[in-house]
Amino acid sequence: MDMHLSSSTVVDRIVGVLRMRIVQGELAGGTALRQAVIAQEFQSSHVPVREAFRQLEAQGLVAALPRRGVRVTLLDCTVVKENMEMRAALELLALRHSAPRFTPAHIERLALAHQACSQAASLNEWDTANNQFHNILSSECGMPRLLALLKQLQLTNSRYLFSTGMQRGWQPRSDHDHRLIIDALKGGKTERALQLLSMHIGTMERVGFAAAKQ
Amino acid sequence: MDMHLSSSTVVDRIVGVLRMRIVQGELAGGTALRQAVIAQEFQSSHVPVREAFRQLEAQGLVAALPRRGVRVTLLDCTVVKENMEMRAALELLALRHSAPRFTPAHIERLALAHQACSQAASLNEWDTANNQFHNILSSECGMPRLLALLKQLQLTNSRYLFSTGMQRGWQPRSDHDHRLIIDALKGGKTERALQLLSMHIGTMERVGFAAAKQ
DNA sequence: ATTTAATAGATTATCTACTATTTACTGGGT
DNA sequence: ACCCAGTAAATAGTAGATAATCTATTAAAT
Repeated sequence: MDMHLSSSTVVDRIVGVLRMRIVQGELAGGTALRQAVIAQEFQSSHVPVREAFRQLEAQGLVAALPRRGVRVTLLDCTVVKENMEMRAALELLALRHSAPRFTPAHIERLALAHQACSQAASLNEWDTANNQFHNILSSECGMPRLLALLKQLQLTNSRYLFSTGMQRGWQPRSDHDHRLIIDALKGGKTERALQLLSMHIGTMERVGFAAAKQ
Repeated sequence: MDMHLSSSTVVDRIVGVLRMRIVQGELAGGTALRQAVIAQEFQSSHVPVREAFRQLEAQGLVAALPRRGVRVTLLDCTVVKENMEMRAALELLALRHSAPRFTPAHIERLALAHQACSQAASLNEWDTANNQFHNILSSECGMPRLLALLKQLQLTNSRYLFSTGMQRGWQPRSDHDHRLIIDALKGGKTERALQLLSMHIGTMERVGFAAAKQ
């Protein structure tokens, strides 16, 4: 993910590491995060740790109770469903703005991401490629706050994938939806692409509906 | 040794006060917030101030540059437009879930909020009543993250209203859209209400398109 | 005179160490 | 079993110090 280890501030480093652990399931939902422990691990004082907690809280990855510390948020299926619906609504908005600005280069990049999805050998690889695909769809919307928000929603989605995918083994699959979306965009059929994207995200929602408690 | 009736932690108090000042335009866009100054004002150390900054940053009210402190975000018209579009997309989602659960009591509350809008004697009053109207529309969606997000978007919207409304004096107006939405919901015409709400938010967007610099 | 370099001041980001308050835990006593 | 105190642990916050870095100004060099 974040290869360059030079996060300028200690807070950023702590946020990055904790976020990764939560998203990849290393820190399960409900786990309490003790500021003293984290501070010791990062050889820091409690001040940057507390700031990192605030940031993670804003991203929905931890919840803070006053005087009782923070714990990793629980991912029940209502949270996941809510997340998916918000994502669908906002990705559609982003694509509506992006699509008119797409060039053949964008279509090419989408095809590459789709290919990377198909060839992914692990859940981790697939998740990265899938996120890349969706990021390209939104890339030209020119709405920075929206993009930041989508990234957050994507995190929770990845977290869900890892939590269920790990439990029940992961088998590679080719995303037919992606192909259809690419074709619609290539043909300039924006409305069709929007419709397909909406259905696509709805499908992802239904995929692991039984599981999801953690 | 300090009495804190409203909020249990110092951070909450600082966040609340600064947020109010930013939203109501007392702190204009671009203003630098110095942690030492704020700390002195609240008779606190710099630690809670820094945490408050992080929280305000997550709400989009301030932007932090590493080693250069935080300043109040600028509200140019692209930001406002982006905010409105996100709000429209998400309020529609919320209403779609809420509408089937509405009871006559909800309709009644909507009518009251609408009335409060019409009778508002100041921009502040109108803003409160208008937010109330929109909050009721979303109230029964059962999606807590979405509600939290809408509250944030509403803040930026209020901020815009105050910044333009103050400049060019404010005249009371009755929101015909509100009436139409209430009627559609009363008649069980959810799709019509959704359509009206979408247009309504789009209209608010167009209202103060010329202004918006700050 | 204009650009560059050095410098001084301000501000952030952080640490260390200490205090107070609250929550959680534990061991009786009835 | 249940309630209650006493204790331990964790959070929330204070105070003051330090290193790094940004800003602005001043000095030097072309």
